Amino acid sequence: MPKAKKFDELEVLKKAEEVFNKKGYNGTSMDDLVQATGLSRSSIYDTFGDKHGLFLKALGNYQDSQNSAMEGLLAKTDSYKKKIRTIFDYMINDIVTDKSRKGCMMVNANMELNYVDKEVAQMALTTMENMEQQFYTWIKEGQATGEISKKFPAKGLARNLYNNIMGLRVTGRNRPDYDTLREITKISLSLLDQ
Amino acid sequence: MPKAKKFDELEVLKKAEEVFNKKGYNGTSMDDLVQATGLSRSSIYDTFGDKHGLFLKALGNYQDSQNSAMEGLLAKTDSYKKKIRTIFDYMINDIVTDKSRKGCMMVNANMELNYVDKEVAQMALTTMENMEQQFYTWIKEGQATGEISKKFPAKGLARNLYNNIMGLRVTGRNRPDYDTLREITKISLSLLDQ
DNA sequence: GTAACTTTGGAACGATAATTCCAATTATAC
DNA sequence: GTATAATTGGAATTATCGTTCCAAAGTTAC
Repeated sequence: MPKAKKFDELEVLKKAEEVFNKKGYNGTSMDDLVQATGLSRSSIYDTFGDKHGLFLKALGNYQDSQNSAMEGLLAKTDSYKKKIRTIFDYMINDIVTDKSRKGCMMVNANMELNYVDKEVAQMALTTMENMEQQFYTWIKEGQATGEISKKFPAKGLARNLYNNIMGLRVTGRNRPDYDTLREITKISLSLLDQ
Repeated sequence: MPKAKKFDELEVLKKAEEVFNKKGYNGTSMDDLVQATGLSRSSIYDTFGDKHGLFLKALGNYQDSQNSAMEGLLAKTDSYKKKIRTIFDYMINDIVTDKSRKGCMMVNANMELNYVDKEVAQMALTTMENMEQQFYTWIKEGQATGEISKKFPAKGLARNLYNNIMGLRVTGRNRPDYDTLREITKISLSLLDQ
């Protein structure tokens, strides 16, 4: 009877995520990954196939973690406006508590590899579309109930919000200052007010 | 009497810029640079020192080009609001006319190298501060003349605008669609309206 | 204690990397 | 035509790269 794998794959992915996020895909060597994960190269190749396979798995896992973390927070309120604000608060908090200010792996990977890696480009596009769709749903409902301003169409507002989040992910690496990011967000979210 | 260098350094930097921007710093080999620039590796090393020196020079030249291009357009109007809109229009146009959708070299370099390259991180920070300062100056003057809304402080609005531009540089790589980017921008700039 | 499997700690392999070196060619000034 | 310098087209050097291989060690089930 074959023995189960001993190491925690999710834990390995988290470690890989961290080093890929700091140094970039091309800037990270297999030696770096061996050191960061604590596995031997044979185990890495056996489990993930190759460097690129590990990278894509780590990136998918990163996005799943982000989504799960936000979903946990979102369950706490029915207000669409508050849900939107919760997402922005989560992003800001993620930025300022990130001591090594390595930023968002999806954004970083997308900027580094968008041109040369179709799979990464597709994941980034899908992530954007999913999040815009979520914002769209909330804004549409919020506009229907009167909670959110109807000054602009829901789709435009949704895309604008996502655009703002992408901005935070970039400017937050230059200057991960809580008050600054909060003010930027306050101004952006004022567009939802009646 | 020493002979002058024969090749056009600015032209070489432009070619280097393009390949670095598509493949990233670490994803670009010296062979790639030889092919892209048309120079031999001896000429590259003699002129730029090393790969990293060429990269920093290309990045600086890229930012100078962006600044020059915008300055040319800005001279055409005295209206602060129009100046701001001109910058956004320039960014959108830059994004949609970029056939290879390689994006902004400063953003790409910053996302790839911010953690490992202090010089790149510093250049990105300086670029952000300079542009925020420029927006701040215009917004402050515009608020004084009544052209721009005083609902939010000038500094906050300036940072919010820069944040939006960073967002465009990321989302514009996923989806370089003119109408979408214009709508996002229209909503963002509505914050300046009375 | 044994069988079966996972994992290790490298070494080996083939390739690519950045940088230096060098003889030859080309270009320019006089 | 000559002197001087720039540039070329690689080769050489040294190192690192991603991936495969392998004997040995460790772990688990029976």
